[in-house]
Amino acid sequence: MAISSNSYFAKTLEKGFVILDLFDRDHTRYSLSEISTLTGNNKTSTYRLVNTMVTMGLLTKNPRSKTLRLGPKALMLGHSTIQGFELLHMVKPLVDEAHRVHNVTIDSALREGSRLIALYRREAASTLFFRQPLACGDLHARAMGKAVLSRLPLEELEGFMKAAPFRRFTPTTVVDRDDLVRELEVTRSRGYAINNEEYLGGLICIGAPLVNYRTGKVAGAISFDLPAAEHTVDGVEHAYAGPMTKLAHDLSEMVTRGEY
Amino acid sequence: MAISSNSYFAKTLEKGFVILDLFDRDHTRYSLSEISTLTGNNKTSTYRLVNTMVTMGLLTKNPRSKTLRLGPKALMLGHSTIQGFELLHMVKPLVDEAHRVHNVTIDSALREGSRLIALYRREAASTLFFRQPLACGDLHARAMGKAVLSRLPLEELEGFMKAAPFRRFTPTTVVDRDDLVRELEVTRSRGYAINNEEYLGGLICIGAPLVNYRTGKVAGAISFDLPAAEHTVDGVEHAYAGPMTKLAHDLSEMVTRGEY
DNA sequence: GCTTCAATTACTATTATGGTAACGCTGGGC
DNA sequence: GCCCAGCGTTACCATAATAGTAATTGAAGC
Repeated sequence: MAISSNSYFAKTLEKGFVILDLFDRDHTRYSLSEISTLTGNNKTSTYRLVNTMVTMGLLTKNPRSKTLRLGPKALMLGHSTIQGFELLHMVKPLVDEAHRVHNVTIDSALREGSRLIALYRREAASTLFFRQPLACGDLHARAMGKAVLSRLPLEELEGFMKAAPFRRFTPTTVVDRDDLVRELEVTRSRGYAINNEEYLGGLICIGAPLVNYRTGKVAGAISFDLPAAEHTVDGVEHAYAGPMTKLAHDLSEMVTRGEY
Repeated sequence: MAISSNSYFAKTLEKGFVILDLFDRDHTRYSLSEISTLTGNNKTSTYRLVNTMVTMGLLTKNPRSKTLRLGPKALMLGHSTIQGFELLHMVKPLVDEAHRVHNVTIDSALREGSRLIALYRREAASTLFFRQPLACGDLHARAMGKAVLSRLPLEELEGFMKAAPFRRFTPTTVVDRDDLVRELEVTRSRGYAINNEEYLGGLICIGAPLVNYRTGKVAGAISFDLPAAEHTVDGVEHAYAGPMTKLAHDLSEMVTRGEY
């Protein structure tokens, strides 16, 4: 978790963010001792940090049980950091427009190392944002993931491949290293990735990377998601591969202009 | 912005969060100097804090222009702090269910001091979350706001009333202090608040407070929002006041159990 | 090529933090 | 109802990190 430590690095600040990072959908409550153990800071320091965050409203402390949860200020911080993310507002209109025209679920994500972070999602049948993974390291099992991987420079790809064999989600998930390498080659030459119910049963997706054309780096990916009950892989490719790669290209230009 | 400073308060941490707080929908880029000025920290300290956040991926620095923006890690932090907010997951199923049954837009918000922070919103016609204010101090102009105000203890209400006369949004906005006091009395005895296009033209809302029954404190509010084009205030009251207050009651019980 | 302004680095005095240890409260077992 | 165990909180001070001044580098505009 500790990241760096030259003289222009505020350790206290890092520690605070690490604490905030402990909270997510599946971890909403901690005791002081838990936080102390998990972060590796002693109790006094943890107490000081936590106390700071409680005072600021980022955490709430139950007066009796002393249990710590996220506070209203954290909710607000969450809203503003998402809304303050420039690329979101650049991406949104184009995704909305494509969604309107093709009436499909469109997902977009940003790459951070070898993880995908949800950026903006527009669902066909007004399901909401909330079900989808918000950060996901299982690139091998998703269309967006394979799209990203297919464009990664060799060394970075090597790093990712160390995780092989990969986690299996459905019967069709590609878990073998060599199988994945082969598929990525096909993906690269094809220009987009296909996910045939490899992550969620019943969901066929095609995805393409978002590339910064100036630097050549992969910044993220998009996908079009369709129900397997109503579509075949061939059908999806035929109907949507064109518009999908078009959108990916348009967004890539934004990524380039925005220097992501 | 500075909040407190006993010996168990980590100032550095506070400063970091204050920096992160600078970013929102309308403020997505800063230079180092700007941040230094806005936060009142000298350049070196600011540099250290910012550098820390850049290293952690919370901020991105453009190598040429040195402009600072939110980084991918901030996007992720935003997602997890929202998702890690327990009350959201308690509220969501009930709101979704009420939305399904009555087919109206339902909004919910949390109170922090005299501001409302967006909690969960379900729209009737699949508009998205994104348009609505995420944090709003203009309680006088919103149904949720008036609902909260109507249940506030006197001293807190006094504090809010100091802001009178209030900002006018539409011709019907209540901007006068005494008018608002009178309306809040009616609201209190009625049990719910009415917003007749006072915030956005074309939108009629009714709202009720979420109360912690144990402590008696107002934790937030909900509202049902309807298009004025298709509804009258009387019609809305007649059709939705019952279910709306019912939902507010059910949610209040959750708020009570969750000790908010 | 010079000027200007911002970012970055060097260097300490000052201040905050880390860590040990003691204290106090609360809840569970007996 | 009492005692014990565990966690949270406070006291205290040596140590380590930060704030601030000032010098340096770098980049953009003239």
